[in-house]
Amino acid sequence: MTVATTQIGCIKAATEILGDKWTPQLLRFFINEETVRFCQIQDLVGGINPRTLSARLTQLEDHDIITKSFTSSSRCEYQLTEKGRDLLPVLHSMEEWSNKYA
Amino acid sequence: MTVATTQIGCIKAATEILGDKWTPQLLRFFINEETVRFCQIQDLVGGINPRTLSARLTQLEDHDIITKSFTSSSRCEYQLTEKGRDLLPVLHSMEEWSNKYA
DNA sequence: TCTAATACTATACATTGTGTAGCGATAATG
DNA sequence: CATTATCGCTACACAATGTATAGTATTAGA
Repeated sequence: MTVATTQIGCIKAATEILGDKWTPQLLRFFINEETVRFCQIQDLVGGINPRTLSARLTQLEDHDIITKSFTSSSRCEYQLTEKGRDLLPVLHSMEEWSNKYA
Repeated sequence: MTVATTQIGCIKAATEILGDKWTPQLLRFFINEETVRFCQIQDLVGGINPRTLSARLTQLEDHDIITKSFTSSSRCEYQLTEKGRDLLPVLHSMEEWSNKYA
C-alpha cells in the first residue's frame, strides 16, 4: 500500500514528459539523428502542428532533456542532453512491446 | 532515414496506450495489487475523474491489456492480461528514469 | 431495514491540440 | 545584386479531450 503509493509517485516524472502527445516520437528522432532542426521534425513526423512542436521543444528544453544551439542568428538545432539520452531504455522497451503486439 | 521511419512506427502502439493521461499510473496499481476495483483506483490514484477512469478501463479492455470479471451481478474487478503484464518492463524503465531525475 | 459502498453516467466547463495561414529573418540561386 | 525558397516559429478559430461536481441504480453489510 505504502509501497504502491511511493512507486506511483516515482513514475510521474517520466509520464509528465512521455505522456504528452508526440513527445516519444520526437525523442526517437533525436536518438537516430543526433542533431535535429525544427522543420526536419515537421517533415519526418508528419502531421505535427508547428505550435505543438514549438511547445514540446520548449518543454523539453525546460526539463533539460534537449538543448538548443544557434547555427546562425536565426537558425538553430536541437540535441539530446545526458538526461535525454537516458530516456533511450524507456523508448526501447516501448518499441519492444509495440513490436510484439503491433 | 528509412530506419527512423520504421522505428517510429513501432513505438506508436505503446504511446497510444501509455500516452493517455493516468494510464501508466493505473497500470502500476494493477501490477502491485493483481486485481483492482473501480473505486479502489479512485481512492489510490486520487483526483482521477470517474468518467476518465471509465474511459481508460474500457480502452485497456479493448486493447486486451486488462480483463473485467464480475464478482456479482453489479460488482466487478479488473486484472492484467499477459499483454498487460508485458508492459511491466516499460513501467520499470520509466520508474528508473524518474528516480534518477526526480 | 437502513446505511454505505460500488460502478458508473450526465452536464457544463476548462484545458489542450489542430488546420491553416502568415511573418520576419536568413540562405541559396540566377 | 535581386529573387526565391527555406527556417523557425506565431496567430486565430475550432475540435477534441479531460475535469468538477452531482447524481443514479444496484447491492453488500450492520
